[in-house]
Amino acid sequence: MVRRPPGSNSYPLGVERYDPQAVEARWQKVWADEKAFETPNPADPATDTSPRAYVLEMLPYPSGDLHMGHVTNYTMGDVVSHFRRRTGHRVLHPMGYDSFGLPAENAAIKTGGKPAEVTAKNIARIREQMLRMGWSIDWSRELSTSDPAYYRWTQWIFLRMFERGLAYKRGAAVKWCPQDQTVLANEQVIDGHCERCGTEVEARDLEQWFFRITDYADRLLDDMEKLEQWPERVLTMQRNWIGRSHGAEVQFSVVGGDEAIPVFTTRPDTLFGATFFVLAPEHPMINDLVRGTEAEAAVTEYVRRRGAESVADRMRDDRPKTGVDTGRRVLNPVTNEEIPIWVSDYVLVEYGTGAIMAVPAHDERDHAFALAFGLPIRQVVATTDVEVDVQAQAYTGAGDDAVLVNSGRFDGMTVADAKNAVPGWLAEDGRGEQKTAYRLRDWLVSRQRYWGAPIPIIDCPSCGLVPVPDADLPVRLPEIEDYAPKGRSPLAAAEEWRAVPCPSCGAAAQRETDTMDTFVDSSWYYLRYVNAHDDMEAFAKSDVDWWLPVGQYIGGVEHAILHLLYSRFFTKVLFDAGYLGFEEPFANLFTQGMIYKDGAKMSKSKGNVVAPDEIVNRYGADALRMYVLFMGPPEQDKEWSDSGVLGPSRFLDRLWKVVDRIAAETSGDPLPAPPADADGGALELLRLTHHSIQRVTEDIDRRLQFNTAIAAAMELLNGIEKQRDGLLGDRIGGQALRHAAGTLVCLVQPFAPHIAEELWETLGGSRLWETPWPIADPALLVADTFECVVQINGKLRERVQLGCGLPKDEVLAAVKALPKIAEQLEGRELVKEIVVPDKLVNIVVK
RNA sequence: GCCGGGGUGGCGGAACUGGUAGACGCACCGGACUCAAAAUCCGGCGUUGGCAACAACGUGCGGGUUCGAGCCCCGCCCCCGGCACCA
Repeated sequence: MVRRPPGSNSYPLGVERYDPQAVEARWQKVWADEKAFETPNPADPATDTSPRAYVLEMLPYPSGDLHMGHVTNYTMGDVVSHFRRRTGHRVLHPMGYDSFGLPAENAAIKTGGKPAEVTAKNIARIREQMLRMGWSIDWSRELSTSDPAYYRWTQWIFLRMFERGLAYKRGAAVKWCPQDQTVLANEQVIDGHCERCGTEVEARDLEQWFFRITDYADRLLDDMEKLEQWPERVLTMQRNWIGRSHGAEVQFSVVGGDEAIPVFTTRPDTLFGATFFVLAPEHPMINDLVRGTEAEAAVTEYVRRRGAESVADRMRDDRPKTGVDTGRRVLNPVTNEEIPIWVSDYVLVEYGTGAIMAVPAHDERDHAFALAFGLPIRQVVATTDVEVDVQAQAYTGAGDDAVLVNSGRFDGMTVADAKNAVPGWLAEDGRGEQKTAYRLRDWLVSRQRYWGAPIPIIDCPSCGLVPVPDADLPVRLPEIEDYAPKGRSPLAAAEEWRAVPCPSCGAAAQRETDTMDTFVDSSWYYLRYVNAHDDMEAFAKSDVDWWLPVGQYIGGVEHAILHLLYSRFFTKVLFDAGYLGFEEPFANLFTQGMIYKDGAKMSKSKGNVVAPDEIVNRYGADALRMYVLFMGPPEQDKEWSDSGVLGPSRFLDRLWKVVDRIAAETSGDPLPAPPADADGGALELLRLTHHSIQRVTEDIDRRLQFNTAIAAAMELLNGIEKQRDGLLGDRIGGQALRHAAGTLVCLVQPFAPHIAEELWETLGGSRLWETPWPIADPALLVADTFECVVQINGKLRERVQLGCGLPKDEVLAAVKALPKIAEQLEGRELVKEIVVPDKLVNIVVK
């Protein structure tokens, strides 16, 4: 025991004060010395059927400062880990660092150091803070993504993507952040601004590397069925992001030319109402269409002006419609009318085919455009009863059961039927076909920055893009002088490193100088933990198939469409290539809410950051762990309260005192069997104890409701304190107290493992972290009496203790005999009597 | 606009399957201990009326279903998040 001489009057003689710092340091050392939470892989995964639990939290970016979000995230995972361990599972609970990325590089540029050194220092600091929290992590599997032993395998996976045609390089209009001096993935642009630094992004035409995630769009959507338990909001976000729409591609032939321009539409049923045609300003055919025509100058000028606009400006939602007529025409393939081709920026080049058929009567945007430029509007869908007055140029959406008009052979058909019938008819002679479009774009993975995994490709003048042979991996980051971004990768300056012979023909060639997006690194780290130090392969199939999919994944909702979508994609690719036996990485996902202070996200610039270290210094890690979970439902955003942490802190103090006293005043096992012949207060305490087991177990295991689990533990402590004086001195009472105290320490252990371990020892036990989780005795969960609620006309009028299992008529008789109830029933007509067994009685009277 | 989540005391929240609304904690008020303060312990704490027993009201608003609704249904309001000139 860690003991301090008694001194405070709150601790009577013989009881030592709870000193969290000493207790926590002691047990952290024990756990480290005993490697208490290291879990080797099974010796023979093929035959090992033991229960297992892979509990994983999203790995941190090692900024050097642990923040409250980390504390919440990793404490939740730790509670689950402890619980699974003590309910007989082999638990994998690793930790690592997402250590590539801009902050370390920017810090290095600012201070003149090296990114690797900055990163190493930050990792050391954050690890130290993590150790102080007492999380039960298997540190033997620690990894960092910027370690060559790790990124070697990131590069290896890149090459597998390349082999399968899933990694490719092409020129494209991409999003460029002028502040960070690098391109960004679509997922990293929020409302036209860089997700990292908030700078407005620009459009640029550049040769970049992409992952063909669009090939997996359907599986990423359809396999959501295979996920066990994911938050609805995350699934919704992924669905929105992928944005699948079913429709048709229809060919419109250019009048006076040979070519046809395809459009994508989700409303092929309205094809007869297409009265004009619009191209996006970036559409590749524009130049050819207007060359040498009267409209050429005006169209070129319009295209030029749109191109000069910022991404954010183009995304403003209150923009008036602008556009210009090309003077050229296309043929509406069903009406054979010639309709004008316009150019307008309300058509986006990156969605569908970059061209649309405009149906102003039934599309709001086309309608606004038609009004702005005086284009004809033709109604082709009748609303249910009132015909739209076309002369008034109204716009109408129409439900699936509305009926087609002005549509030749389709007149009278419902919208729902026509959506299939029209493309089917067009397909007969090649004018169109059913088609699905997606909002999702391919993932742009190359970055023009230093601190990332080099793309393992060599550009050979004669062979083209040649993969670095697996045996030559890793392609290590070269040492360079200047990390500052200049619009091209800093690696381009490392000329010696860059110059290599082509692996294929031996001619002089150049390395690719871009590095990979850090989201590539974190898309597969959950696999690497399984064989963290294997230098022969990225991971062993037999081992990952044994441990994965991850049983419980926990992290912030901000990764819903970045990391969580990318990881699903990686897993599917590796499955297809035969490296994995599962298609989804995370069976169960839990997204925790954010912690706010004074109504705002904690941030250095707002000065409202509460540092975990300060709270640990003052109240101890156990109190902080309990408080972040006790604050509210885990998935909800929460408001930090400085005084709130006092609740759990006082709880631990009282727990310490009461267990210390009970240990001194009674004797026996740390967790003796409940005395069989208990009655009165002892029985009441035993029942409370077993109800508490039931509640805490359910709350951790089934509901992940840590706040109510902690409340249940607090209620048990209140119950013990209430009964303590009355039960002392009595043999059965003493045993009941010991049983209750031992159980409480057991139940508190996942939340406050240090104090629990210390108190368990006080009670005469050892190694609580390996002690089986207590099981509620069903006999102690049922009572022999209950408090019967008596309602008259649904209003609560009286309560009375009655025996459990009493037949209905006896319950009614007993209730009616109550003076207050008898008085209320006096002279009133009985309408109905409801008896809910062992719960309540409701008497309806007139 | 479409999709998802939410609205309960002074505050964070509980009520899991339609059955005692406000568990647990914070803050606050009163008392004990102390020369005093802090800490600790005991008690109180939805609103209104009442000395009290008790009564009425009360889960964003308006309706409905039910013996009974915070929970289910219909119609709204507000807040948070995602998507959005996506054809």
